[in-house]
Amino acid sequence: MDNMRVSQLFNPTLREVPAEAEVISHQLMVRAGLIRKTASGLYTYLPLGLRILKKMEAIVRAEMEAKGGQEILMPILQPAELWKESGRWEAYGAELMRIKDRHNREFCLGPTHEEIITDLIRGEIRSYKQLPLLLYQIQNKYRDERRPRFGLMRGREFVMKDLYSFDRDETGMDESYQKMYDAYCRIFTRCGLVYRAVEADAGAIGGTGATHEFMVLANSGENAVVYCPECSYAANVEKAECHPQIIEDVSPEGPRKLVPTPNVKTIDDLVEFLAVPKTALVKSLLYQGDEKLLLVLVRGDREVNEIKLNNALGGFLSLQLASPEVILTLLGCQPGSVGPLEVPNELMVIADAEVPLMKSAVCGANKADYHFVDAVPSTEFRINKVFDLRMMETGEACPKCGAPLKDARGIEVGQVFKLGTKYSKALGATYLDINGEEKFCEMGCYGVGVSRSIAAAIEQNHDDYGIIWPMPLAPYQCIIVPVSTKDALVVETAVNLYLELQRLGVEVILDDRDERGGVKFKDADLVGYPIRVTLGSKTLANGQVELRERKTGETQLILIKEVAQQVKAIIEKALLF
RNA sequence: CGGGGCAUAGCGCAGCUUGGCUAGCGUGCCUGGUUUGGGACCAGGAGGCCGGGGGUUCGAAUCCCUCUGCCCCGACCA
Repeated sequence: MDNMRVSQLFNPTLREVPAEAEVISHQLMVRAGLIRKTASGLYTYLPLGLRILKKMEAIVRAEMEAKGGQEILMPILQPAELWKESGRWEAYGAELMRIKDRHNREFCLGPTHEEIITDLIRGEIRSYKQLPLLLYQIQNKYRDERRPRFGLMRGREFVMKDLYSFDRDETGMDESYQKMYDAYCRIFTRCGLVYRAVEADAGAIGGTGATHEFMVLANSGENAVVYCPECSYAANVEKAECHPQIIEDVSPEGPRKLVPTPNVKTIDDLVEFLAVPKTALVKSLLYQGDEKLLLVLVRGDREVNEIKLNNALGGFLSLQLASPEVILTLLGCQPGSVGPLEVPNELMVIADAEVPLMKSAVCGANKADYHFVDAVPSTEFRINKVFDLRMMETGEACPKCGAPLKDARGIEVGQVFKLGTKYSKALGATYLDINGEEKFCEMGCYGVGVSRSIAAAIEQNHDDYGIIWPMPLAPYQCIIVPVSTKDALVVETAVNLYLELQRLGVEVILDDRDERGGVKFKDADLVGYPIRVTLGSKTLANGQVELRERKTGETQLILIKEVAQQVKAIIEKALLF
């Protein structure tokens, strides 16, 4: 049986905030004795922290099973060959934790398991009769984050649930996707989290179809999302599709002119020097993608969205702005003077959709201290391709209904992907359909950041005193606090209530420590047990105990005979959804 | 990857500029007593390779070099 007496529990709470903890969830998890840091981005779960983690896992597991998911367990340590086969050994980049064994064979610690599971499936699935198949695991994942931070929010090791769906065709994949989408809504709703499913970019997982991220809304979130207050549209800003904003600009006053612009190096400089609005400028950026160079054009007031840019180019380029040396060699000028006119023919020019709509533009002249004015993008620029390449800004029109978008910060706790045949083709996962034809499996993959969800829950549920656990995640649902350890009646009644609640199936813990009431109250608030039952000599003399809910702080005196049923009722109500 | 900061008792910090006697404070921990409904009080006590290595010096937590770890910010918008 679990240890449910605080005197025996390894739960080192801290009065003071550890200096290293930045965000509130991290601070509280350390202070409440749930986790301790082992190294940067690596944490040890203490008993209460582990109980919470297991609660979260259980919820996820139940919802996966409800959709027909079957649990498996794949290795963390994965051979490089499979990753080379899928092409991700190179494509995944520096975030992949790479390792060599004593024979110098290459391995990685899995950040995700598409390769492993596809390898499994290609060996086992032969017939359409074996599909669809939904397999999942709850497993540690590894990412060599460039900067681990915020405790469990962005660690190098973390717990993730990942399910992979294998279907006969696209219709089947769409059904699996919808199942998981629904399951995720249930998971986060059950946890009492305020979240939003947003359209997203597929990133390194890749795939062809739709993908949604599940974002827990919190100011500390690392992701910026936009959502429409009028319709259902919501998207990560990385993904949010931008429609060209029509601006009232002026036609050129005359033919294009070269004008001196001494010491002008930035858009702001140019705005000031020429007294023109940012929207009258074209920003030209020379990018280096793998070995190729390309010139990217956006309006002066916009920012390039490198994710969109990379996708427009087919993805998986290591895109970065070209160095000043490269710019000097190719265009003969400094970064601040780059422009789209008179550039080498072999240089690809790719423009955001707004650029060709400008009637006239100011742009760099590829010559120090000069810019062109009155250039006409639509006729004078040699533009090879036009895409939506810019970053969405707050207040822009909703692409679905036109209402002004709002923005929010989100913690990404889940993502669902339609992979299509990306991995089944790369690794050869095929089956024979009803006509005896060989087909590739249509795949999907679906992740929940289990450990991160816990941190997200705290970000959304805390106050000045500590954590306020939603009932489904609470390490214990109820704590019993005998205020005095000297009063035999108080102690005896507390123990009896504790046993009674256990019999009723309540997850209950007894604070039997020989501490003053204040200490026990502070710890109970810090750890965040949803219900506290307090027993003191005075109220007990009247046959009463105190029932307090952490969330509201409301207390009520209740007859000792009735309290167990009351506690049970509160818990049952809180677990309904 | 670039920049900055920090590393002294479990936790939070001072001391370092200007080298020097036994390295301090708060909190936590142990013992005894008094207390006992929101982190009590008194008395006594334990606990430090001052992050590692090297150097300067009669003498280094303190100055110099180096390594490591941790935290924060930035990562190029022409």
